[in-house]
Amino acid sequence: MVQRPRGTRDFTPAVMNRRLAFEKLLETKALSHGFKRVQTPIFETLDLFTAKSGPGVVKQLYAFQDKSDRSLTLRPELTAPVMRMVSDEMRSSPKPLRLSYFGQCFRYEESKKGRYREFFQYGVELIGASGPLAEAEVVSLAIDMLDACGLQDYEVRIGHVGILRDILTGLGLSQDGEPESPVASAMRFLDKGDWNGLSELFSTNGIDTSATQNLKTLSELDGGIETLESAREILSSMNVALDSVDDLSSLLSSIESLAPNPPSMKVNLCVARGLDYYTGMVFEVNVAELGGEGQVLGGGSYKLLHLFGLEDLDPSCGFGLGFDRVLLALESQAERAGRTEVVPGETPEPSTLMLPFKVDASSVLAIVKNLRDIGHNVELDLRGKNIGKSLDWASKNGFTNVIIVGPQDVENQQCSVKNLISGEQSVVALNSDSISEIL
RNA sequence: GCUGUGAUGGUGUAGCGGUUAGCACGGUAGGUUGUGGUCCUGCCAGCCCGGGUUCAAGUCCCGGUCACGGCCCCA
Repeated sequence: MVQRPRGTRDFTPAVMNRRLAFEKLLETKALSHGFKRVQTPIFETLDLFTAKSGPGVVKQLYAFQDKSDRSLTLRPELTAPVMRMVSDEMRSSPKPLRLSYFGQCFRYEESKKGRYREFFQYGVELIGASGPLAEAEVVSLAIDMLDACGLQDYEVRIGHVGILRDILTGLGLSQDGEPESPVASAMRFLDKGDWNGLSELFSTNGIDTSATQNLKTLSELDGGIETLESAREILSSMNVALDSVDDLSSLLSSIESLAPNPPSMKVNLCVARGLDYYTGMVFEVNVAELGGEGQVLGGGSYKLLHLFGLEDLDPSCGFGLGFDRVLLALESQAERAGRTEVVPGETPEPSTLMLPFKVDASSVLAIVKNLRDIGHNVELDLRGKNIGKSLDWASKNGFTNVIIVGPQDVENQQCSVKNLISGEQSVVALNSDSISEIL
């Protein structure tokens, strides 16, 4: 037997129905915030990702040589391709740009629930504008999307890697080093809350480990806008500029108006995210019930355009939403609540079965076409069974209505339209307009 | 990268060294030549793959594959 490659999935019609409803919902929200859909290739040149994320990423790439010996790879994420597209195609488009995207990405890593080798990401990028207001537009869209699909109990955490870098370089840590700079290591320790690791790093770099105390206090500031006041004091004592704190404060109050009341939103300056190219605000969304793979969304402000020879005048801001993970969370929450509808709007539209019974199908084909043109979903019965079996089949396949056309009907130019949900049946004239009225 | 658990028709399962591998749902063909979401009958369809132990392996052992967990990681 031939089986699917590890970490991939098939989506049957029943599953796709839900996924399409979810995508449509996200698309609607993106458009409501002005983000226009784009699409980039499934594979790109290998350089695109090694330039952005360093050569170490290659081991997680589906990289290959094509028949002309080009180094290519399936895309592991979508931010870099979109930025490449902007530099290739939209250099002179008026800024700012609001772009959205959806598609599969590929990473070679251990597959488990919520982590697939082929996974789907929905994301947006706001390019060519920066500052608290631009960031608020992006973060509020993320919250808006999660609310719209009915996700509950999620936590938004907002941080700022710019501030973090200022602190760490202020202490004397270097931003250069292989394979990982001391600053990057420190940020990783902070993100994990690994204080021993941080102390060790400080001492090997000749920094007074007492500095960890301030950072620890900072990491414990985990709450609303009021935590920024306390942060100010600590940062002042460390001689770190406060401009970014003011920006964060402004960002939070804008979000307050644009997307009020997410289940939980916290500021924590130790949220670091893994990416080197983030320059300022970063944020992520977690759903606790997903366990280890609970991060469903992440993003922030970054600079990438310089990789493509464009000026990085302004940082861009965006996020990627883990399509599969949000769906898993929704499914788990729906099950817990005993709900059958997982994604709002996933219930299929009513559909109708045209059932010619002991008459030549050609006598109803024109009607089927007309009904479809009017906008009804109509399926022509192809099996020619007796009526009992056909109704049974129609019922199992989720049809709302069945149009029964038998020999007597053709003779009298009428037909029976039966509603399978109510069981009601009525006789109407055998033409598309009359039928359409009662479907 | 490390580690734990598991794998029987399409789905859910029984079988724990010797059975024609059982059951339910499902699919399909009928019972019914114009009315389903009751019922009855026939049929379809399975031991993940490769080695080994044994007179005999779905069952025990080793390896692989895949799935699900726990660490590591997660651009």
